[in-house]
Amino acid sequence: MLDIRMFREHADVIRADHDRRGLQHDAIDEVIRLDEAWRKARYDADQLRRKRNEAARGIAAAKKAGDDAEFQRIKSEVDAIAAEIEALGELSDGHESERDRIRMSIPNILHADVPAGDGDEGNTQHSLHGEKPTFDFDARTHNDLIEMNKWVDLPRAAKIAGSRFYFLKGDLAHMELALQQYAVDFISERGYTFVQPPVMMNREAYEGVTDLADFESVMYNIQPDGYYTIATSEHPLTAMFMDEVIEPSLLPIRIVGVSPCFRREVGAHGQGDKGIWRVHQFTKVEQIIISHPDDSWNHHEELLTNCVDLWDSLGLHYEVVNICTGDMGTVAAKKYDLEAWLPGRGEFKEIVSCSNCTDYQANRLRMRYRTTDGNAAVHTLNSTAVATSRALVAIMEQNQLADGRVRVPDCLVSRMGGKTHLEPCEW
RNA sequence: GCGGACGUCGCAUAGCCUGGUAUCGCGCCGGAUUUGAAAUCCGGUGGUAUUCGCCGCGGGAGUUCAAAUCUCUCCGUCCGCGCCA
Repeated sequence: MLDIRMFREHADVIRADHDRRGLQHDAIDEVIRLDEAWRKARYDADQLRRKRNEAARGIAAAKKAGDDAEFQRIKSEVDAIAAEIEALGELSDGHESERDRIRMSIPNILHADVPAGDGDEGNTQHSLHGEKPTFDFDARTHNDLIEMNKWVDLPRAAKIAGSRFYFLKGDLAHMELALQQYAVDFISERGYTFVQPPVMMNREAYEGVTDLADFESVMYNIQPDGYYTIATSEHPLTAMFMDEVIEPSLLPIRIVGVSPCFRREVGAHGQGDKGIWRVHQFTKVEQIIISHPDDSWNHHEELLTNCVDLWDSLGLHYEVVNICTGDMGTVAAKKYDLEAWLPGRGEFKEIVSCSNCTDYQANRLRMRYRTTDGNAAVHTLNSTAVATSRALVAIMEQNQLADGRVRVPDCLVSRMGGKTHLEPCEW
């Protein structure tokens, strides 16, 4: 959510941003109109409250003096004002809640470097890493590899849960665990505090970190308690500082978290989503930085550097892309994706997302830091380190051998009991 | 799940019984003093509006002319009991 002061003092900035995104200005105009109406109603109500308070000051004295006539006179005066205050209060509350409902749907202000474009085809390449693997046989897709090696059981998962769930088995399951530990250790060594978050959140906290539309299409709603399962540990790890004033000396707060992630994936059906590429549950190691506003763009590059170093160490071929205006979403001001080369499919596919959300989440969550001139919103940043299911897909496709086995990346061998190749399961 | 205690500004606390202007301390910021620092002294330190002000005591509702204070309810914390990976 944008700071209301942006609408009052720098509406031109929001309008220019809407122009870049190809959006109409109706919502901006409506927020400004409702804000002015709210301030007027609020001011009028304040004046009435003031009159009431001034009158009521005589009541205590009248009571103490036992002057009942004076008490009755003041009471009737105060009663008349109270009815007016009631009506104005409802009016201003209505304006305020409607203003903020619309304000929450207005996206963040994009960074100047974000390239223009309508959809993901407008994303631009930032850098290319690793070497493209070559094969003297036809490279298989991960779907083929998990089936022939019996590393993933989709039919039985569908039987007991539903489609897009999976059992992960044998050596592939071991490598999933090794990846989690490797990534957590890798990021921890750079001064990030390891945190394991709750995997369910309440509605209020969740509204602070995500696009409202996600409640319909992304998160599972757990009844009867009304919790939402997290789509990523970004959400609890960012919201954990909700309603707090953070001592500036604690900034930046660097966190590496790991958690299962749950996604409803409403409407996802394509051929490209087969296997374990797009699933309802996966594990992700995530980086979070709570930053002073002046430092957030440096920290955004820091998060990207961590990702690049981590994925380089896995020996994989991938590109970094700069996400364009049309592919950005509501919350981030700038976003890099890492896209891994999948030789079985012959294309780059998203494995990491690295975002600076500036003060957009912090405004909604009331996450502030103390300054000499009052409290100001912090900036929040997040980046995948490793989403293990997608990392497994990239490793399987890039490290596959002619017989269908898969070479374990060197950095994971010691965490796999010295095993250098993933062997098939018997069943 | 049962019983009890509790929730007050960044932290820590008083006020609650007996309704009537949010208390003291720490930390932090500014100023004085000082070569500098410590110590000491003065002022400021919730939100909003900046124009008198208005609102704020975990959230919501109620009683009342008036609620931090009384009542109900929800959330959370602590202690004891029970159950349990």
